[in-house]
Amino acid sequence: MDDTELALLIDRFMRRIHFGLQSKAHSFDKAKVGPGGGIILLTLAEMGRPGLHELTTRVARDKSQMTRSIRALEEKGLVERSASEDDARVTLIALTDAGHRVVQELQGAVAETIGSILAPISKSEEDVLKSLLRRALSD
Amino acid sequence: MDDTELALLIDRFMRRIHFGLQSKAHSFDKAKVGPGGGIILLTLAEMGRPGLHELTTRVARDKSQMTRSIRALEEKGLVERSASEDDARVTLIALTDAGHRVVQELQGAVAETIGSILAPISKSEEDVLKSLLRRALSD
DNA sequence: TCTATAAGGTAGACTTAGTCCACTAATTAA
DNA sequence: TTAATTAGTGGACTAAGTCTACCTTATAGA
Repeated sequence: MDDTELALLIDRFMRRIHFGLQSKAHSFDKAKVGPGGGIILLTLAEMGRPGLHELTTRVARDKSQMTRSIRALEEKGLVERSASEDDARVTLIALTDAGHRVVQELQGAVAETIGSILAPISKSEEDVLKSLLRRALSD
Repeated sequence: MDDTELALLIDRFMRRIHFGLQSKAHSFDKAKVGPGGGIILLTLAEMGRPGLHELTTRVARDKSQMTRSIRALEEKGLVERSASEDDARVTLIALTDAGHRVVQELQGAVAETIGSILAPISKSEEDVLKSLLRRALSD
């Protein structure tokens, strides 16, 4: 019955990542994409060239907010839009070369932060953690 | 290396909880405490009567923001402050009876939402997930 | 094939949450 | 008994999130 503990744990975990990254953001977030932009860039690196709607549901943000975030990233030259061949309504989003470089820096910083948070648990347990979350979130 | 996936999974998990709860918030969040207030109330239920600073670091929020959140909850009569005997600087925070009642409703709603998200994984796996997070966060 | 309806995307106005910094008061250490 | 910490408050500001309306393109039904 007390599943609330899990919600609180997840919240604390995420905030710890957030705080860890933020404290050293100046050293890696030179493009000043911030947490929101960072998640979008990392997700783009996973997805390739999704439509805006697809990306929006994946990162679970509001679509009008996603429009703004993408525009901001586009103005920084990290992301580019293109029209879909199949459906004239959809705009495809993809990382530019500069975007890929930023993603690499982000990945390094995130890995370092996560690594230090996960220090108390073993590598194999970390894999268990990931696979459980992956399965819970796959639909 | 690619620990970034874990960060993205955690983020998506949390947002899914958030969206799930929000879509039915009208039916249980009658006190209109919102997500931030809810986390504070649930954490208070776990901690008992912590000092404001202790609570702030537990939920990983900014202290000035916590001052505001607690004041809002106090105005709704869900939380009460008291001076510490040991240290005249600290304000102790505790749930009121009304606060406890709200917590019960929140717990029900959160458990329901988490339950549906975790449907793809078994109860024992859920326990594994919790214990891993608990260990990673204990310090 | 024309029309109603749905889906992708954009924009605006507004609320909430987070950040930064300065400040007071109480406490501990030198 | 100063000097340095620690708990908490307040203000100003920025970033995120929410809600609604709107435009365009697709699609399904009469």
